[in-house]
Amino acid sequence: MSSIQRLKGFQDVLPEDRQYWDYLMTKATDLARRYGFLRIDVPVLETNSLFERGVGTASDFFVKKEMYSIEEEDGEVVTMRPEFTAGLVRAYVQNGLHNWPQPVKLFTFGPIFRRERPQAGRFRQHSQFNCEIMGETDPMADLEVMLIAIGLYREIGYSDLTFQLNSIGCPVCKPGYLTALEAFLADHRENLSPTDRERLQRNPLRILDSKETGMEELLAGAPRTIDHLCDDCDSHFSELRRLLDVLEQSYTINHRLVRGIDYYTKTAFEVWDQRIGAQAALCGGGRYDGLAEAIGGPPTPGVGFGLGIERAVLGMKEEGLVPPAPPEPVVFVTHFSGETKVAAVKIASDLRGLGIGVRVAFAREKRSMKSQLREANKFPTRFAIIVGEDELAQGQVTVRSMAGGDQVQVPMADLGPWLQAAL
RNA sequence: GCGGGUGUAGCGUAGCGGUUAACGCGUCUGGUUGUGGCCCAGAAGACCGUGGGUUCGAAUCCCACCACUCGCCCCA
Repeated sequence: MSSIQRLKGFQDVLPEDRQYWDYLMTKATDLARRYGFLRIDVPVLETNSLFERGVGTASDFFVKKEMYSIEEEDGEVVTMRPEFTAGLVRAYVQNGLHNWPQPVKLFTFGPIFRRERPQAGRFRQHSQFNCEIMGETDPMADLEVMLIAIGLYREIGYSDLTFQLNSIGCPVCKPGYLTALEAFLADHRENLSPTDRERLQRNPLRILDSKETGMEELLAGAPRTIDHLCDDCDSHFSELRRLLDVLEQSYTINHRLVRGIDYYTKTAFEVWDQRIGAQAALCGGGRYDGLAEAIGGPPTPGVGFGLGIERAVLGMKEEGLVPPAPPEPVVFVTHFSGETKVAAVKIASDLRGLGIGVRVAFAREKRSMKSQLREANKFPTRFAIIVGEDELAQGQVTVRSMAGGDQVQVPMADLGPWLQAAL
């Protein structure tokens, strides 16, 4: 057990699992394009201040403990992106996308990195599908990103998800809400667990999603964000709900769904699948009208979501959903080494040139036909091409049907067309 | 950082104090001369997570550590 091991919280995606990934990414790309989103890619590594400033001083927890950072020789600290949104907003500002026709709708895929303790559905490197709409305050934008998130799961065939929705206000109304919440919690201080008392100091909003026993009942009487919204946030939220209703998209108003950082505003939403364990959120999103400014850009509204690929795959497996298998070669070329091996290589190459997938038996020395056909049988082979000395002498090959075992002789020159007709 | 569970061949498991650690799947070879699947025969593959201890004897009991895993914390 001394061989080099994979890092904790990191994963190898083996071919079998990769099929799920490819399927999800194909579906997601297709769906996003149907809404007019454009693909963008941003670097994995960014200057640390992008995330420091984006995350805000209130939650320096991430910066200190959960980001992978390196100090360069010149003293600059660079960080493996722990999320997508900050980088996308940075790219929007830096490349002048605010001069494009607004809003700008972007999507991307890729890995993000967080040094967390791994558990079911949570890894230190995980991959996301992100969609963002920048430069638009209309609730229609909120609606569109939600529809993509929900639509993806629906088109893949998920049956048992819940769509959680809330509005957490903005810098105008959030302070008033926080005051009310803190007053309420102060009244119930004696009923709070030590963990929750700590939260009360650090980040009172987070008590709302506390898992401590008894909090369910206590929080039922807590003030709700949606009862403290300013006029702007309130009308935004009601219009969003009206649009969802018109589309008959069901949702659960979750008063305990929050975002811990200041630049998040108004809409917050998540898609849950209870069956994958404690990390039930398959997808989280919302509005971040304060982010562009926080990273030093012009004030720009934005809304979007991040959708975890690993969790989506876990969920697919729970649902019993199987991705379509990728195409595999159905032609297998066998030979008897020597000149026949050379001919086999040429034949395989010619067939591939015609767009036909082909495997050739690899053999340093002469290999028995039995072992070559056994190998062919391990794959979804439909035709085995036997290139032997006898055949070669007559300028033809034997084509064996793996289904029935019947064989025919085909002139080498006709093999391509013959197979194209047969496949 | 804090708890629970688990560590035996590539994978899934059995063995739970006594001799060369077993089974299934998988892998490889063979069952005459150039022919797969089924079947049959055989082979390779495990320092039984690591280190200590108890014992005449330990994969089996005890301790520690490590790894994996689930959960808490946190969750951009």
